[in-house]
Amino acid sequence: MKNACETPEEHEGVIKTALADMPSDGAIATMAARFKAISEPSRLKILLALSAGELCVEHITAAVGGNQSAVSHQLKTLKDNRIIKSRRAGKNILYSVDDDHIMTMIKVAKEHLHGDE
Amino acid sequence: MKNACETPEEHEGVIKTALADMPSDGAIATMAARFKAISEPSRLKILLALSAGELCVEHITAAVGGNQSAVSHQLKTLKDNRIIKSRRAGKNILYSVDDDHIMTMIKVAKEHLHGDE
DNA sequence: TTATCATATGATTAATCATTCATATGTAGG
DNA sequence: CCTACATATGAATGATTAATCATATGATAA
Repeated sequence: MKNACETPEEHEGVIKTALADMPSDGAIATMAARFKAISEPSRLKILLALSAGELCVEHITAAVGGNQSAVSHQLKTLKDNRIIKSRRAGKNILYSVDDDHIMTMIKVAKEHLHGDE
Repeated sequence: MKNACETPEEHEGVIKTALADMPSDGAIATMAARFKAISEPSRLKILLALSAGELCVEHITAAVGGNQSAVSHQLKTLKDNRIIKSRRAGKNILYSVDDDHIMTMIKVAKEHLHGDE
């Protein structure tokens, strides 16, 4: 441990713990990709809309604004990253939030917001 | 409500709820920016390291690899988005996770990972 | 007050990404 | 089958961003 600061021993302990708990590069990449998927305002808005319930593409488009192609691309990104899932119902594809972890993250992110203006 | 699919009445209810609960554009932008801040693997890795405890810049750099300048830029992005906070201790700046919401999000994201390979 | 150490910052460049337009796919009804 | 409808996809381009390099700041110690 390099003596870079005045408490290198403490930091040594922290680093040891951090490295022991550190996910693999692949796991980090997956986590990061998921955060990236929900880090564009238009995609986040879609996710917030879907947090109220299942919707077809046209109604998602109506709820968030924008055009069909853009929304479809955004849905693909969200789905590829397992943020949302889809099922077919006749001519329509219905989208919904993938699981409770996502709902929890959205909820926590909203809470963290309180404290900004 | 446009009759885009076979259950427009149900969707109407969902959209009504979604729009009622929808944060402002500004709030969405803030949330999105925070997700973006933790959506780059190198920054996420820094955050995962800091989740074990407070560290100075040089030790963060040692823990995650990379060079001092890059890490410093990444720390700035995380700090600007209130993901981490800092305090000075003599010659050093010590960084730590900003609050419990962030820790919760990281924990939830790790859980969501289980189910991938 | 000068030298050194720890960290931050500005500018540049290369890579990544979102949006758009045009078109394709798949489904249902006639 | 043929048409209309709902959604998806590919290519192109303009915008955003991360990494790097060089330099600046701010603190300590001699």
